[in-house]
Amino acid sequence: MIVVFNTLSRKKEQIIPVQDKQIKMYTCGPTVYDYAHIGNFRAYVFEDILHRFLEYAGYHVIRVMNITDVDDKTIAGAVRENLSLNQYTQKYIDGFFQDMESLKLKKATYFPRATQHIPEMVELIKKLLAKGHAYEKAGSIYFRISSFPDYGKLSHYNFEQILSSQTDEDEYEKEQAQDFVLWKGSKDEPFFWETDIGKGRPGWHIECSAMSMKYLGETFDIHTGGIDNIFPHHENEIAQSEAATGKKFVNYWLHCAHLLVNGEKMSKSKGNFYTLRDLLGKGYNPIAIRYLLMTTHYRDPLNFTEKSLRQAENTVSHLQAFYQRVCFALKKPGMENKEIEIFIDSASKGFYDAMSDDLNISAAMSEIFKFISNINDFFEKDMISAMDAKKITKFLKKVNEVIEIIEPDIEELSEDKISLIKEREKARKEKDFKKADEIRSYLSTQGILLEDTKYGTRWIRK
RNA sequence: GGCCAGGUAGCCAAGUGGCAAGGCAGCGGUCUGCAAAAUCGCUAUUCACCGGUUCAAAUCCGGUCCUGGCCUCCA
Repeated sequence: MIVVFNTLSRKKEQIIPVQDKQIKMYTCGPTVYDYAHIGNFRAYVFEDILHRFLEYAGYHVIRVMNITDVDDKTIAGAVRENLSLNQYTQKYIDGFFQDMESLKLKKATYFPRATQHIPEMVELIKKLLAKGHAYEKAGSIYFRISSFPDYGKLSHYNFEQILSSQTDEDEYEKEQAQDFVLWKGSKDEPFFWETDIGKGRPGWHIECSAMSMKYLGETFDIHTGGIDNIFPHHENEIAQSEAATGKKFVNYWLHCAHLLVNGEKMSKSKGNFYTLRDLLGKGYNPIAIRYLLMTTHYRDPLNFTEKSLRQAENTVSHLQAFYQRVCFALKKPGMENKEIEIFIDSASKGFYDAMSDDLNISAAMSEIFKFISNINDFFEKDMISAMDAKKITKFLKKVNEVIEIIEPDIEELSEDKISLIKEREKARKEKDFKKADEIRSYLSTQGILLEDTKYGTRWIRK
């Protein structure tokens, strides 16, 4: 049983999919006017862990991540650089996919782009117009929130509160200041579409309703995003979608908390604004960034500092070193050790149980670290045989399908390096430590770290 | 002003009525030719603060302080 915190009810709820063993999930993706920053990636890493854990738990996940390639900022960027909208956004779309690879973010099943789904949005808007949930004013089309009594159910703002809220927008043409735009009419804007509902471009919210329902159906399981999306974006998605279909739009809404940098909101003016590229440029390990972003529970604020990133780098390299140590034992003859299986079962259960409880990753990781500590004890006594090592690597690879912290493919050493290691062992026996140290430091420059144990020398890749 | 989170060791971070997980860093021991790695031990009598309930509170209740977010650009 997997339980998640649903923003709609503000309670933890058991996930029961619309269709047995299949989860349909929508995540708000990037607006491609610039490279994504680590705050954005906190959300994407959270969604990645959710996606991967659902698969680990045996669900078939169908996931959509949209790409917003038309909005005020992308338009402004394209105009500034005198490019077409597609030319301008392509650079950032490519950048986003590169960044996803750096952080080992699993690909969604679909990455629909707003500009390629204008007809679907137009259809949805027509439906809303026909049902009286939308109206046209001066070429633009607005959603009439007074026609949707559930408005506010996700953000838990009450209707009066929303209606009385101040807005400094110059939106006098709307019936009510809080109505939001579905379609922005265009007179002399650089980018527009000619459609049945007029010349213009879509409002921000409509793409997510149109694209999610196209790929996932009118009612689907999970919708995720950052908490700042709760209002107005997700609230508006619910209004548009449920007003159009008369059906419940999404069963589980999951939102992750913000990332702070040195205790403050990240902003360009404060100079604490990091893109993933900035951090990689400083030489940080992308896997450590992934680890740091995922190890604070997704509903708690995460305070990002370079100090904690360096700590994460150490943790990640210890994990990798452990994995390599196990791999090194894959060729070691010896008896099977029954206790190993008990440790695996216990860690496996502990990991699953923790993750099932609203993705409690810290508790889940602590199971893994305790497991490692137990196994290291056996290494100390030289009691890990090939059969044991095989089981351990199998378990670690399975868990790694969720956490993606370990690099599972270890390259074999070349023949000449293996003979160098043998040569060094011989030198050590002959007390020729000068030669032994030379070989060790040479191999170190080749990225090979030697560990002399009382049972012989083993190597790991740095 | 309304709504929502958070405050646990030097740092990061679980735990939400029954002896305070785990990681990083540090110190001491073992191992080692020296290292590295590993390992053992130590590092929070106390969970922002003040009251209350209870046999028992980090956890529940009331209040206070601090930090952050949302309230129509936002992950």
